[in-house]
Order: sequence, then C-alpha cells, then structure tokens
Amino acid sequence: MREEDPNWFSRWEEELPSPEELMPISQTLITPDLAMAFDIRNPHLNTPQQLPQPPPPSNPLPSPGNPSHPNSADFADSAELGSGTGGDEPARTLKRPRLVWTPQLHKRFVDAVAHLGIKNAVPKTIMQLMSVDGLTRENVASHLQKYRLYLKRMQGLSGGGSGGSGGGGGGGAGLAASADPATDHLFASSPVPPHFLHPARSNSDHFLPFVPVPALQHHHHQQHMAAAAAAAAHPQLQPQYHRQVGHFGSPPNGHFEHPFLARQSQPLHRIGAPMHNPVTAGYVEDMESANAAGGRKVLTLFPTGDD
DNA sequence: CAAATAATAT
DNA sequence: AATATTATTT
Repeated sequence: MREEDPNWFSRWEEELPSPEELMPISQTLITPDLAMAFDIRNPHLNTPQQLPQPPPPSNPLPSPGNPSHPNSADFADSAELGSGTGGDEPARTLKRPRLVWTPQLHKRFVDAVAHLGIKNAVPKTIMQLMSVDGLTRENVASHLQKYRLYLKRMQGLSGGGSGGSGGGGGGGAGLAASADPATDHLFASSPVPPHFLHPARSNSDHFLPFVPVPALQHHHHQQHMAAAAAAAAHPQLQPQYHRQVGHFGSPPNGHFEHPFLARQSQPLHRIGAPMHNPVTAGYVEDMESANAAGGRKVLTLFPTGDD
C-alpha cells in the first residue's frame, strides 16, 4: 500500500507551498529583516513527509543544498540589520527552537548513557559523547532529568506485574515492560540497558571515557537541518557530514553567545567505554531498535520506506 | 565558578 | 506532556 517513490526526495520541495504563500504573515508581524534573521517560515509545512527535527537551530537555510532553486536567495540579499534598536553584535537574544527528541536522538542518548555508566552520565559528558549538532548541555540535562524519572518509575513497579498492561502492547521486547502507553512514549521506544534499573554493582567503573571532542573551529558553513536531522536520526546511514562550528565558550561576562553551536562526527562506537557486561550487550547499538524492538512503529521521520 | 540536580515555568 | 528555564546544591 505504500507507493514506493524513492524519488520523492528529489521533489519534496515541489510539494511545498511557494515562499510567498507562507511568507507574508511573518513579515507583516515583524520586520522582514527580523523574519529572515529568525528564519521564520511556514510553521506548518507538515505534509506527511517533513522533517520534525529542529535540533540545529542555528541558521537553517531557506533552501537546501539544491542549487536548482534560483529563488533560494529571494529576500536573502541581506545588507545588515539596522533594526532600530541599534542592532550590532550578534549577541542578540536569540531563541533556538525547542529540541524534539526523536526516537533516534533518544537512542543516541541512551547509548551514550549506557556507555558512560550511570555514574559518569552527566549532561556535559553525555552531550559530548552524543556528538549531535546543536545539542546543548541544557537539552541533555532536561532530558536526563526526565529519563531518570522514567527509570525510577519502572523500578517502582518492578515485579509486581499485577495484571494490567504488563507487556505493554505485546511488545515482548524482553526488556523493561512499560507501565502503560500513557506513561512511556519515547522512552519505551529505546531499549533500556538492564543495568540501568539496578545499581549495577560488579562494575569496575572505568576511568574517564575519553571524550574525543575535536577542537572548535571557526567555520560558518551552512548546513540545513535536514542534514543534521537525518544524520542524527539515521545513525545507520550516517555519512560523515561536515562539522560546522560556531563559537562556543565562556565569555568573561558569563553570557552565552548566539546559539550557533555545532559539533559532529565521531560515531558512537565502543570507545573507551565500560561495555563489558555480557548482559549489558543485550541491547543493540546502531539499528532501528525503535521499530524493530517490539513492532513499535515509531519513527517520526519521513517515510523512508514504510510505516 | 562551572556543572549537576531539583524545582518550576511555558 | 514535553522542554525550557530558573534555583539550589555540589
């Protein structure tokens, strides 16, 4: 029932409404310059095939790496924003879009945590190991907080079973049984390493996990979200995308620079990670566990084949 | 002081 | 409910 159209990719933009269709409102409300600066475009261009992955909030290009579209420049002539308020430094109060934790992203998250061990699994380290462009420490921290609650919740109802859902949707994944559909969601989609649930005792914690974070470089290559999104979402098809880097650091002011963060490359494999427990290896590393793990049809990504 | 965690806000 | 943001602790 799925019309296989491997070419949809080459014409995905054809289905999109014309720029003029979705542009007017934004510029009516705010100045065009500002609109452009924020890259305000259609908030709901969400056909059955869109990229729900806004992790790279940097400067999403209005047009993908498809030079076949002459109108990509459009209003992008951009001179400089003399936006009344004496705009100058890029240190504007920019707000990056909410990060959406897709199953794939979460998978990477869990992988990182698993490899680090509960003890070393702190936001900063996790973030570094994930090596996902645009991911901030706060993003991870927030997610981690919720993830911990999730783990706790499960510990609470371990064993009890007591009728009810039990195996959830008949998943049979063999791993953590979900309490109920309303309680898990994302978390249920990724296999939770067993040792997460119990105080992994016999575990000679290792030394530093060695975080090979390449030095920050000052490049401002434009890479649209699709790349990063697809990359983060498709660890399997992970091509070595470029690593665009903004500047990140700690200004003497204690203020953050603009949110143009970037870090990438470095496929999370077995680095100097504490992965030795036979039982631990029960979970998969890089595959569509989200889908395979129990017939759960997650994947918020585009219809890359089936659903 | 930076980072982590807890608490709270959107 | 899912993330962000702030407050408090380490």
